[in-house]
Amino acid sequence: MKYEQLSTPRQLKSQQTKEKIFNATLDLLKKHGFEFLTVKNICKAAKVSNGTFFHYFKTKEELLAYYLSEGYNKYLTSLSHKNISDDFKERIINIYLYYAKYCEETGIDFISNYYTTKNKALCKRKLVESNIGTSEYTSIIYQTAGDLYRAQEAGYVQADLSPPTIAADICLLIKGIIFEWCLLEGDLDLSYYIRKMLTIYIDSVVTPKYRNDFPK
Amino acid sequence: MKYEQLSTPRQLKSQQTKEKIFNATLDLLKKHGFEFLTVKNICKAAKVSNGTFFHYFKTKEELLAYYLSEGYNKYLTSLSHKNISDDFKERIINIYLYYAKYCEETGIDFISNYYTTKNKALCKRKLVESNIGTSEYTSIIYQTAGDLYRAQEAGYVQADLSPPTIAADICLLIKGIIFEWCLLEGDLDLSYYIRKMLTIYIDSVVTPKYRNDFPK
Amino acid sequence: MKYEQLSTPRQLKSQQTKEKIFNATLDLLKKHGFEFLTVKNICKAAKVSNGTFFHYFKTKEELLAYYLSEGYNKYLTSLSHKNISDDFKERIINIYLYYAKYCEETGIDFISNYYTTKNKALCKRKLVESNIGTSEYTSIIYQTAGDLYRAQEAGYVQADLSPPTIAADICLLIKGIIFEWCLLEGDLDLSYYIRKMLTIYIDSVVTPKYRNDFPK
Amino acid sequence: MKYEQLSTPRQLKSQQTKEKIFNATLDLLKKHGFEFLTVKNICKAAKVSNGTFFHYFKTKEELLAYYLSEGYNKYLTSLSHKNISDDFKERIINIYLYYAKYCEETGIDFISNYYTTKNKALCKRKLVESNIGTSEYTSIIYQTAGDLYRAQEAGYVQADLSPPTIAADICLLIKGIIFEWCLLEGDLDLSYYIRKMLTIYIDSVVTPKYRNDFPK
DNA sequence: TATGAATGAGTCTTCATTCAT
DNA sequence: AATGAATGAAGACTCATTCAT
Repeated sequence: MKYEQLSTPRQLKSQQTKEKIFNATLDLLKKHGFEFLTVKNICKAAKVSNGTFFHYFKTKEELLAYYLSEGYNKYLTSLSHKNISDDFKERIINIYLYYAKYCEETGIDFISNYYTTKNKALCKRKLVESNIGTSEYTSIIYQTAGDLYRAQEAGYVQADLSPPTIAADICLLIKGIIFEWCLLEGDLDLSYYIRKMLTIYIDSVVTPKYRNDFPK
Repeated sequence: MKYEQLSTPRQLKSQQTKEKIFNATLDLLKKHGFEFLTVKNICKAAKVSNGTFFHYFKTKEELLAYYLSEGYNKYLTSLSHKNISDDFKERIINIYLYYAKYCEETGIDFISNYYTTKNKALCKRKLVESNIGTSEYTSIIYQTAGDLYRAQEAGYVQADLSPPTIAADICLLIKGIIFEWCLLEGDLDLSYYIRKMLTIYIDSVVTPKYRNDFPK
Repeated sequence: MKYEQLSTPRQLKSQQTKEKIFNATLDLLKKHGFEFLTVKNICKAAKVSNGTFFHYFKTKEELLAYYLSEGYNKYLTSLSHKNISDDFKERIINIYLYYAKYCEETGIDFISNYYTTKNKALCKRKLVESNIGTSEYTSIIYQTAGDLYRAQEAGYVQADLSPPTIAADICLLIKGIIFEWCLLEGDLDLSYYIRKMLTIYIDSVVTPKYRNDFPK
Repeated sequence: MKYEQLSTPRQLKSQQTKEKIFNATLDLLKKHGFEFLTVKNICKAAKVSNGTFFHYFKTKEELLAYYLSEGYNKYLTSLSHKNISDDFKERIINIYLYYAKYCEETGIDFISNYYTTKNKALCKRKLVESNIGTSEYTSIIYQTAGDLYRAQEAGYVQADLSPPTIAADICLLIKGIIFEWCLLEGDLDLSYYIRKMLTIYIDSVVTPKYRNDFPK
C-alpha cells in the first residue's frame, strides 16, 4: 500500500479524497452501525459530493470490499509483529487472537454483515472455485497449515493427520465463534473463547512428545 | 399452541388466515431468501391483503418470531424418538445428529437464509432478552444441559464445569458446522463433522471415570 | 371501460386517484414535454404521494402503457361516429384523419417517444410474433382491409391486388408521415399530408370503374 | 473537411484524438444503441479522458452533429457513381436505391438507433434551424430537386408543382420505408419498396408528355 | 493538448406501516 | 375480520458538465 501512494499533488489529493471517504465509512460504521451507512451519509460525513463517491467507487459494495481489503492489509502489517513462541499451539492461537482483534476493530456491524452464508470470501474452497482471488482466510489458513507442517515434522502433531484438514477445522471453529459473537451482538469474549476452543481442539491432535516438551 | 386453537367458525377462519400467512412466509423464504421477504410479497403469496397482515402481526418481526417457534414445534414432534443410549456422549451427539437431519430435510436453501447474524432465534440469550418466545435452540440446550447434569451427578463430567456453559459451547460448535455447511452449499458431511467435533469437545470435559466406564 | 367503473365509494375513490395521476401525466406531457415527465413531477402535479404512484403503477413504463391504451380507447369511441361516405377512398382517409387527430391530442412529446424503431406495437407482424396483444395499428389495419375487400368486390380496386398488402402499404405511408411530423416537432399539417399521400397511393390502385363512379 | 486536415505533429494528433472519439461513438451506437451513448462510455471506449471529450466537443450534441456530417461524407464518396439515365424518374429512384444500399451496408443496428424522432439530422429543416451543419438528406434533397427542376423545364413535371416540395415528399416516403424496415428488423425488401412507392408518387406528378416520351 | 477530480440535481423505485372503511 | 389506499422518507445510482492542473 505504502508504495502505491503517488507523489504528484494531483494524485495525492485524489488519494486523500478516497481516504476521506474511507475514513468516513469507518467512522460511521463504528459510531452508528451498518444501517446508517448510506451513500448519502458517507458523503455528508466525508464532506464530498455524491458524484465523487461514485467516482471512486463504482458501487457501494465496492467500497465495502475496499474497506475490507484495507482492513486486512492493516491487519497483516500489525501481524508482522513477533509471534515468536516455540510452542506451535501458542503460535496458532496467536494468529486467531489477532484476527479477533481485527474483527473487533473493524466493528461488529460490519462483520455481522460480512458473516453471511452467501459470502464466498469466508470459504476458501468456494473462493478458489470462483477464482475471485484471496481473502483474509486464505492467508490465515496458509499460516496455520505452515505451522502445523513444521509441528508435524517435529513430531508434535499426530502423523496420520493432514495439516490442511486441521487448519480447515480450526477455521470452522473460528467461524463458529465469530458467528456467535455476531449473534450476541458483541457480547462474547472472543479471545477467551478462541483460546478455549482452539486449546481443546489442538490438544486432541498433538502427540505425547508435544505434551512432554510443552507440559501444561 | 394447542389451547389457542379455537372452535367457532369465525375463530377457525382467523386461525386459517394466520396459517396462510405463515405458510406463505415459509415458502417465500425457501424459494427466494430473506431479502425477498417483504410484507407485500408475503401478502401476495398468502393471497391476503396488506392490512390483514398487520391485523395478525403487529410487526414484521413478530411474524418472524412466530415463524421460528412454529418451526421449533415441528422439530420437537419429529424429535420424539427414542434416544436410549446409556452413554451421555452418545445421547448428546444423537440430539445434534437429529438436528442435522432436520436441517437437511428443511433444505439448505432455507437454512442458508435462516443462518443469519441477524436471526435472534439462533441465540438463546438474545431471544430471551427480546422476549419473543422460544426457538429450537432453547429446547436443544435444555435437553443437552439435562443430560449433562445427570452425567455430572454420575461423575462423568468434571465437577468444576457448568452444564449450561458446556451446552452453550456445544451449540456454538454446531452453529459453526452448520454455517460451514451452508458456505459449502451442502458439500460437507454434517453428521461426520458433528460427531467429530462433539467427540473432541466432550472428551475434553469428561472424567477418568467416564473413560473407564465407556472405553474407546 | 365504462362498465368497469365500480360503484362502491372505496373503489370510486381509487378510480379517481388513478385518474388524477393519469390526468397529471397528460397535463405535464402537454405543457412541459416528455423530459419533464418524472415520477416526482407527476406526483406533485397529481397531489399524490410518491408511494401512491407505485401503488397504481408498478413502473413508470406501466403508466405510459396505460396512458396509451386509454388514449386508444378514447380514440375508438370517438371513432364510432359516422364514417358514412360511399366512397371507400374517403372512408379510409377518414380513418387516418382520425388517427392523426388522436396523435395530435395525445401530444407530440408522447408520440415522439412512442415512434421508436424498437416499438413492436407499431408493427403488426412483430406484434403477432411476440403475441403481446393488439395495438392501435392492428385495429386500423383491419378496418382498412375490410373497406378494401368490399371495394374490391364492388370492382373499385384492381383485382390482382391484395387488400392486406394495400392496407400495410397505407400504414407504412402513415407511419412515415407521423415520423416526419415528430421530426418537425409538430410543424407539419398532418391532415393535409395524410389526405395528399393517401390520395396518390389509393388512386394508383383503383379501377376505371371507380374513377367513373366517383369522378374527380 | 479535407482542408481542415493539418500537418504539424501536434495538429495531427489532435485530429487523431477527435477521430478516436468519433469511432468510439460509431461503435457504441452500433453495438449498444442511443441510450448507452453517454459521455463517460464514449470516453471509455475511445480511451480518452472525460475532459478531452469536452475539449473537442463543446457539448454532447455537437459530437452527434459531427458524427452525422461525417457519415454524410462517406455516403457522398460512395455515391460518386454514374447515374446516367435520361429518365428523371429512374435517376431519382437510383439515388434512393443508393441510399438504401448505404443503409444496408451501415447495418440495421446502427440505422435503427439512428432513426429516432429526436435525430435532427433526419430533418433538413430542423437541421438548418439549429445550424448544426448538413446531413445526408440535405444533399439528397438537393440532388433530387435538381433533377426535378430539369424535368420540369423539359415539360415532364406538372408546371404548378414545386420541385423542393416534391423532393421533400419523396424524402418523407423514404423515411417511412426505412422506418418500417427497422421495425421489421430488416425483413423488408428495401429496393422493392422504394421503387414501388416512388413510382406511384412520381407517376402522380408527371405530365402526359413524360408518359409519352417514356412509355411503360 | 490532455487529464480526471469534482459536482449535485435528478432518476426510479422500495417498503413497513397506518387508517378509514 | 378484512381490505387496500395512502404515506413519504430513504435507497442506490446517473450524467453532462466544469475546472484546476
